Amino acid sequence: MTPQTDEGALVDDIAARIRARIMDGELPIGKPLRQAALAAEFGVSRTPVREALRQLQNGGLIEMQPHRGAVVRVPAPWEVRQAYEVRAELEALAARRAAARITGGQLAELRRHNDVLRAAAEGSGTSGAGAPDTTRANDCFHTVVCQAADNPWLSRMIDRINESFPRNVSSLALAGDERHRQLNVRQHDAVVAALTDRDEDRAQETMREHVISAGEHLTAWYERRSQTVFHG
Amino acid sequence: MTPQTDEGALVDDIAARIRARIMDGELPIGKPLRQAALAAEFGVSRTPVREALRQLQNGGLIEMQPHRGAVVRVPAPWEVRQAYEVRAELEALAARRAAARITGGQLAELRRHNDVLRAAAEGSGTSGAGAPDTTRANDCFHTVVCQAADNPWLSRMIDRINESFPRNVSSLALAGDERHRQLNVRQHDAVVAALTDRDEDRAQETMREHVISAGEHLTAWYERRSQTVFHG
DNA sequence: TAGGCTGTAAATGGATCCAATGCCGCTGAA
DNA sequence: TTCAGCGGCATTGGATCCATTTACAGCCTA
Repeated sequence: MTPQTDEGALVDDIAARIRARIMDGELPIGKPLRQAALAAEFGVSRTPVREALRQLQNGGLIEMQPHRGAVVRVPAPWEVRQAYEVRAELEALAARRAAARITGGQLAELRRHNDVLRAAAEGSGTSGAGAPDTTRANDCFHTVVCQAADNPWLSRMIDRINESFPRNVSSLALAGDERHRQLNVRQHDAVVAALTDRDEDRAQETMREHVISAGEHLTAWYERRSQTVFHG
Repeated sequence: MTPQTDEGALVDDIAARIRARIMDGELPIGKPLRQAALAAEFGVSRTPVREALRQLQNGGLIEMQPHRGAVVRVPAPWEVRQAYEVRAELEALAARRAAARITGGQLAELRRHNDVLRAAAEGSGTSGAGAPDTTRANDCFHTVVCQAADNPWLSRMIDRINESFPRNVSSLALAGDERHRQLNVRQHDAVVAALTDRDEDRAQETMREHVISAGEHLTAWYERRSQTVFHG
């Protein structure tokens, strides 16, 4: 049906689409996922849907209980903290490696992405919905650092962590907190400065602090709100 | 059929069994995996086998090409280095956390495991096959450190890396090199000493060096030998 | 009226069936 | 003799089918 560029992997496509639904918040955390419904929605049979769900389970994004179906996983607050501690270490490593490898073009890219965030942080306090391009700019910032680190395994591990938590939740946590958005931007600035100076230690340390700080913020948010959780 | 302790997850069981086959080297890297053969071997239909294979693919242990089957993945040498750089960072973090949390019992356990390795390193130069209990002791050593770190996410990430490379290969790389086995033991000693002193920085650093060193060794081995690769 | 029981409906998990794709060997012609 | 074309075979991927299990609603009884 879909043109299917070249991939013979229909199941991966399905998995990606379901993941996107969850990431966007279209499927809120805690919501049960019906195989039949998803199959109908995507115009395929239940078989590939099942395999896709199992992939997502493996990635930790959903939970499957035998004969009881799959639900979008609700991470416990302490899990968020733990995961972010790991992520901090990995991103810090990425920043360290990037310090020695990053190109001028990539540095410019980082500044551009951070400028988007800066504008959003200072400008509109509450820009309606979770500000999709803000989220995007944030993602891009970290992605560029990972690319500059030039270690696919590292990137992959970081991706795995990110894919384990619905993105919209992270955005929501930031959406209401102008203070923290500005802190974010300043921390990004510090990272960029360290990278510009090719200072490996500082790059590593600033990035670690940044991610830890984001993790604490997100954890606190989780502890407060159980909103965006499906109640049915 | 199988007693199936409590898990309603037959597919996970299948995946674990296939993974074990690969880890033990019973299925050498590069070998094609036939769904029908595996299904017959385990006495189930192809459906759960397929899902299990996809899980393994997701974990990076095997490669699947559309309509062309699955093969046990042959990691490129540089991949090993990259992965071990990540693993080093994570295990180092685990050691740092462990330094502040490890119990006396766990320290004793570490010494016990390392004593097994010490005996193997000094005693029989080439103890026939890959010395399964040596491998086991090594695994246990790192597992205990992870447990002491008390961060399930961290443990999980480290496991994921380990599960991406057939274990027997790592053992084989060590089997022939008495020099390196002794180095291993000394490095473990250093880690234990740092943990005993509750010295976070030293624990982190010694562990990082240890894993990096193991990674370099394994990478070099990979570059030399393409043995244990399936030729068919 | 509350609580427990049962029967029915729905959803999952595994097995089987069918179509699609790739591989390999055979045949025939240059 | 060699290479292109062709057809059968093996294998995978997706759809469908059936058994098993769980959830829920209604009913009966204390």
